[in-house]
Formats: sequence, structure tokens, C-alpha cells
Amino acid sequence: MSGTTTDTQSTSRRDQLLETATELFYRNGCHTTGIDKVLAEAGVAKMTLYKHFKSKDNLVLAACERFHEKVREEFEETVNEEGLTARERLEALFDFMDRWSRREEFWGCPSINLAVQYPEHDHPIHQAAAEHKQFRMDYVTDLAEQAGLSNPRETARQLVLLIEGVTVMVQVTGDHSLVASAREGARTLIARAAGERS
Amino acid sequence: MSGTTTDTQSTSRRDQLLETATELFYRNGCHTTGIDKVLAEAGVAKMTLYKHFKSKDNLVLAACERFHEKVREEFEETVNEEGLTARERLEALFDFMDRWSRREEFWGCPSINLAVQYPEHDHPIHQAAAEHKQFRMDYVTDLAEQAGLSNPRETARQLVLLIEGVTVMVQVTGDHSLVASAREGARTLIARAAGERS
DNA sequence: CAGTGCCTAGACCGGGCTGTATACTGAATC
DNA sequence: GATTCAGTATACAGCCCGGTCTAGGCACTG
Repeated sequence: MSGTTTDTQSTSRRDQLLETATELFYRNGCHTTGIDKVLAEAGVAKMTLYKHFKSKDNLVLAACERFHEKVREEFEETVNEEGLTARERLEALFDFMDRWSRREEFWGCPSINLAVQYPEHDHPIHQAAAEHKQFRMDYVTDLAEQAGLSNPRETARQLVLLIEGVTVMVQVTGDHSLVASAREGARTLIARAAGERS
Repeated sequence: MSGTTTDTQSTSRRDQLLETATELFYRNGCHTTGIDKVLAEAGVAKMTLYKHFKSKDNLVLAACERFHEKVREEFEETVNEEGLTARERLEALFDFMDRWSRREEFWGCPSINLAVQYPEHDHPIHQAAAEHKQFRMDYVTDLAEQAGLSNPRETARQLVLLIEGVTVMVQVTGDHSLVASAREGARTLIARAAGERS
């Protein structure tokens, strides 16, 4: 229905486009998703796209940022649940992974996928993906510090490696049960960094 | 009939093509690497390619298997070094990762990259990539068993997650020092599975 | 009413892509 | 010498792509 067309039309078109692009790029990859497909799915004219984005690469870059926001929101939503200790928050990372990877529309980590599709290290899209990874690393490092772990920076690195590893392995093999293994490994690493002996 | 030629030229052309394709697909990705680029680099005529491979997808698939062989060779070469205990072999996995990821021409794991570029789970190329991952998982599981670890299957899964995680994280961020963290995490997990208390 | 701003619809261009068809070369084999 | 066979060179068909251009619709505003 084109009824309530009065408010925020200009930004709405842009967002519509960006949302559709984000979905399709994530689902099918950037290089195999033509602009026409995005336009058709979003129900937007081509000229409108090029009024909002300089080029396709520019759209992909915007989608890259949108990916980051979306994942980050869900990520932190899970971790920041009320009443959790810092250490429980660290483990909640794997609750997030579990829920995410079981979703029907799980196609791995958007940032990793983009970095793979734009392999040159100095490409803006690759760099953006790298920044997002750094962001997550810092986030987990903060959690490790709050949990009072010894050598929080090092432990966080190990935990992130487990997270990224399980993300990509579930993507490739489809074996969701790997998340449980990642969690188990994380538990061991955390316990060790907490000075406990199992 | 046609295989009776003692001349190595006929197979050489195919191998030449496959080797070049493997390099370029790995370096630049499949979807952005046109067939003409492969032909030019290999110095081979187009018709020759289509005499040896049914289609581009077929060439990519062959390259996928070639990737697996090459990585596997180097992988096992490192691990099967003389005089190592089974447990040392497990740690040698990270020597391999260290050397590999520092190489100038390191662009992540070919199998992962292919799985990302062909996201549909039932696509032959995606499936081939998944099989290669399963192969590696079995290999590490064997090592874990030989090392006499408790619950070798579970421990192997955790170690593989660290390996895949560090592969992809170095690819994205370019931070080689992550390999040391992966190794450190692995050491902890192995020690724990060996019944030691650190 | 005239003007303005956002959007649509679709034609169009240049270029790259996979894949095929044709005609030729050169060497080994019979 | 004739045949066979692998490979070469090149042109080309057909398609899709990113990006531009034009003409016009529709709502709001002065």
C-alpha cells in the first residue's frame, strides 16, 4: 500500500535499498549479486540507487557497516543480559553463536565473507571487515578484564579464535554441534586463566 | 588409446592450466578471475581448456582438489617430521600455520574461501570444501588419539577450531602474532586433555 | 498556477563474461 | 605420403553487468 507515503520517504528508500542489499550480499555473495537483483527485490529504481550511492562498491561498503551493526546488536544483546557475571558473559558469547549458527539464514560471518571476497588488504571493504574484527576483539578483551582473568588480552585472543573458528566451520560443514566444542574449549581456557585447576 | 603417448606434453597442458587456475583463483577469487586471464597467464588456447574441462565450474572444482592436495602435502610434511612424539606433532600444526600465514602469498584457507564463494550447501564446490575440512578433522583426531589424550575426538575438535580461527583471522586482520595465541591456547587444551594441571 | 524535489520507468552504452565454431599448424604414427 | 591428434589463433554469439541518460509522474509549497 502506498498510502502513508508522507513521512521520511527519502531516507526510507535508502534504507530499503541498504537492507535488501545487505540480505542479498550476505545470502549470495557480492560478486554474484547484480545490482538489478537488489533493485527488483527492493522495488526501487536504478537512478534512486545512484542518487544515494556513488557505485556498487559504495553500496557494498555501506552494507558492510550495516552488517556490523546488526551482528553487534544481537551479539551485545545476548551478552549484556541482566544478572550475569562478567565471566558468565564470556560464556554467553557461545550462546549467541549457538543461536545464530542454528538459524536457517546463517551464512557465516559477514565480515569474514567480505574480506574473502575482497582479498586485497588495502581495499576499503577488506579494511572495514578488519576493523570490525578488531572491534570484537576489544570487546571480548574488556569482558576478560572485567572477569578478572589473568592475562586478559591473551585469553581474549584465544577465545576470539575459537569463536571465529566455529563460525567458519559451521558455515562450511553445517555441523552445529561444533559450537558445543568451542564452548567446552573456552571453558577450559577461562578456568585456566582464572587460576583454577580442573 | 590416447594415453599411449609417452610425451608428457598432453598432460602438461592440463596441469599447466590447473596450476595457473589454482594460483589465480586463490589469489583473486573465482568470480573475479575470468577464464581469459587464466589462459593468458598459462599461455594456453581457449579450446584446449574446454577439451580438458567441461566448464569453468569444473575447472574451479578441479582447482579445489588441487588446493587440498597442496595444503595437505605441506601440512603433513611439517607434522610428520622425524623424531616427534604424537603430542609434539599436535603442536607442530601451529608451526605449519606460522610458516604458512607469514608467507607473502597467504590468502587464507582455499577451502574456506571456496565455501564462502559458493555458499549453497549442496553446490559441488561447497561440498568438496566441506569434505576437505572433514579430512583435516579426522587427521587431527588421529593425532590426538596417538598422543593418548583423554577424549581425543573432542580435543581434536577444539584444536581444529583454533586452527581454522587463526587462519581466517590472520587472513582478515593480517596480524601474524595471532598464531602464537592459538598455539598457547592449544597447549592449554592439550595439557588439560593429557590430565596435567598447569 | 508555477516551481521544486524525489522518485520511476526504461532505453541504452560499453565492456566483460562463458562458451562455441572454424580454420590452421605441426609432429608423430601407420 | 596420408592420417591422426593435440593444440593454436581468432572470431563470434549471447548474455549479464555497472552505470548513464532522458522523459515523465507525483506530492508538496509558495
